Amino acid sequence: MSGEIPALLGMAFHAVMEEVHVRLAEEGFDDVRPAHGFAFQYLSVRGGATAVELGEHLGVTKQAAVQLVDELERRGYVERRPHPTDRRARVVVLAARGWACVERVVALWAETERRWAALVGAERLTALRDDLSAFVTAAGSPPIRPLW
Amino acid sequence: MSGEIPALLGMAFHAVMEEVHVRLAEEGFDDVRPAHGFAFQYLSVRGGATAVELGEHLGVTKQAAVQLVDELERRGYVERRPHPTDRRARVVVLAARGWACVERVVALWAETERRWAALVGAERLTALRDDLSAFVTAAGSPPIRPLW
DNA sequence: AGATGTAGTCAAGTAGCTTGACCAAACAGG
DNA sequence: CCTGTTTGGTCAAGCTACTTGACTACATCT
Repeated sequence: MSGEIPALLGMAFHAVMEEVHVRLAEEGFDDVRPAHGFAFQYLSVRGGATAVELGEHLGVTKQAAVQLVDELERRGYVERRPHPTDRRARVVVLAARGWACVERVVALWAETERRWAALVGAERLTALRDDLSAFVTAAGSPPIRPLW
Repeated sequence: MSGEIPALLGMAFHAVMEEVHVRLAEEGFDDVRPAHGFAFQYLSVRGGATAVELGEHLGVTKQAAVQLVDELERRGYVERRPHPTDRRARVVVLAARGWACVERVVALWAETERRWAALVGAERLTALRDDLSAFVTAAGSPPIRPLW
């Protein structure tokens, strides 16, 4: 049957994210939504960002970004620090709880990959990763938004 | 790097859906949202459904489902017919415009697969499809929700 | 026939965004 | 320098796609 791969991609992706969501909730991270994860990932690789930068990355307005940061700060996932050179701006960085959450997601993803390797073999899984990389690269990887 | 496959799945899926969305809009289907596509797929394989059934399948309340059907009916994607045996119920079926949209999505997905086959080869693509199927089956394919 | 369940409706509330107006700090050019 | 423009963040109001809750009419079970 031709044309079913996109559907399978969606279902596989959804299955991973659903499981991660459930497992995180069991471990106490019961208040994280998809958009939060995408923000965490951005903050973890950049080390910090202003609300405006975060909004651009997430593809939402700065007002929405600020609101998201407010919520994450209230829940202890991020902290706001004064910007070193710009007195208007504040830098958002991951707090301990935010880092802990990121680490759990990384571990759960790795666990999923191990299960998948057991199902289809390490070589097939490597091929799958390479192929997906090729597709994403070919697509130009515009606004990535994994949108878990 | 271990654990990156889930991210690649998300990015690849997002890339397909983004392109389909843009192409559909160019072809006049500029008023379809992700949830609509999922409803179309359900209606096309079942041949019809009540608003309540549709809501259960989409994972939303019946009120939300009715609202969605109202909108799709107004835009000519679906029709409501009296239920043959239950005078309370009405059956929602795809209208011509709905079928046309479904056909375009199927064609665009097939086109994407051909492009991917050109990138990595037909055998690799077949392997990828089989492997994704295995993952989805292993996950138990709970509420599928491709959620484009 | 009566009790219970179900399809759909009506009404009100909510979450997560949006647009628009604004202020204060930053910055670029004469 | 000052002066005009850009930019980070805030305040306020509105919108959309949902939600919960109460209700009606028909269906179904006993």
